[in-house]
Amino acid sequence: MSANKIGFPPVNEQMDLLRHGALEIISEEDLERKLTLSLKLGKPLIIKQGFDPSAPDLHLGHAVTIRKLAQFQSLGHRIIFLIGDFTGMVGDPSGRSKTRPRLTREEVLANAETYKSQVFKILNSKKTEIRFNSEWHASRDIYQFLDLAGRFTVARMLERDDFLIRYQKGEPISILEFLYPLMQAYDSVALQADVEMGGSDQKFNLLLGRKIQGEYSQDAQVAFLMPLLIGTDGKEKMSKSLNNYVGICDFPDDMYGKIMSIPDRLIVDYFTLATDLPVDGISVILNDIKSGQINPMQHKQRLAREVVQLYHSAEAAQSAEHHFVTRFRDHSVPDNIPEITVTPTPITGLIAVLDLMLQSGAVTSRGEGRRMIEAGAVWVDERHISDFRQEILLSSSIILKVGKRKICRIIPEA
RNA sequence: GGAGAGAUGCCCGAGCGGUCAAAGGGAGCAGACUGUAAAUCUGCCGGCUAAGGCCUACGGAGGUUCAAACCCUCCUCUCUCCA
Repeated sequence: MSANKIGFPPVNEQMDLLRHGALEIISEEDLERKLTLSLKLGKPLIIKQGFDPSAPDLHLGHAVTIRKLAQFQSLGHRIIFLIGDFTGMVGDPSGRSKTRPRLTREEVLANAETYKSQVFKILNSKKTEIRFNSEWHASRDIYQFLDLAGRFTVARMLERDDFLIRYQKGEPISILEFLYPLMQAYDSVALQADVEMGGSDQKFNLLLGRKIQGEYSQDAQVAFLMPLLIGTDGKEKMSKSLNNYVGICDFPDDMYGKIMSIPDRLIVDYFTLATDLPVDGISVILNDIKSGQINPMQHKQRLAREVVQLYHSAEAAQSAEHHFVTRFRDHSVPDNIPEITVTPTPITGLIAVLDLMLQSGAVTSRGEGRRMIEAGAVWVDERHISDFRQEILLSSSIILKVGKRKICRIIPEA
């Protein structure tokens, strides 16, 4: 351990920790140099990552970079969590979707609060600075900005893969979208960032930050790229819109179940990017899976426990596992299912199955309910329902099961 | 500014006056099989209805027609080429 006043660990120790799970560090030499200098001066590095203000629903994919930020933080460096509120207030037209709604100042601030409540599950709230990029962009002279824009060419912008692909496909790209990377790059100038953290899809933007810092005579930041976490579908990167995500605020049971549904080949990636398991622990798992000695399910269960524990608690992880096993392996009814109160027809005490399903929220329309019954997916108290016109006597509480996932207890209202 | 092409369901994409709730694929949901997953097979995949049927939908607004996703007019948006 070094004896400097802030107590940074030695550079090689820091590097070893930071390298774990990283996809690319541009460049390692720069990072090492910066760490060495920081150690010498006892001055923490400034680590920045930008976030879109409109989607404050964080998932394990976001957590990959945020967890890396947390490592930097644990090493004593300064974390700046930058909210791109300026972007949000302008209205980003990215992608083929309609122009995103502009956010008002109030919405941005409300979203920021939501961010905080989530991100501080990972980062230390006392040591994290939250900044907004409107702080400098809103007041910035347009001439300065045009000057910046003038230093870049369209061809350089088209180096970026997704732009090029969209361009070649004949899809629209707005001028604004060309300007965003420049604004993001300027954020690094304004913050004098030493390191910018991002997913691999951010490579272009982070590299642009290096360039622009150079234009402003600053020491160029290190572009720290983490791999993109593949979603539970095993195909696309984890994202909310593809609904293949595990939210860091998901309930323990959901979190556990979602992780169990990932394809086996992602187990090691998830251990590496989403848990605190050290490198040697991970290589053991890798060997187990390769040799086929151990059912991958067991490692996946451990993975699911680790993740749940990270965002909830060890107890929650245990109970989530218990519920999962009862429900999916033993095909029986777990003990923590939701209870829903339903009112049957007064005198007869009967209720149509379809109404039951609709009122319990198991389906969103009677048509859907009918299809479920026709598909053979509905049980009431272990009794298979085959006729969608069937009525159920609701005198005491019953168990309604629609598919594997939707199980609830129906309580008759007196 | 000029010339052309296009906008279809969650996405891609066929349809080009009635047989269209709209082919096909993907995604999704359910069933079988499993380890929970993957792979595979099967079914479903706008709403209401017991059923016949009704309603809502093919960028927007009008129009022609017994009848329009399909024809006409205007508008909005996108792409390509020329300047």
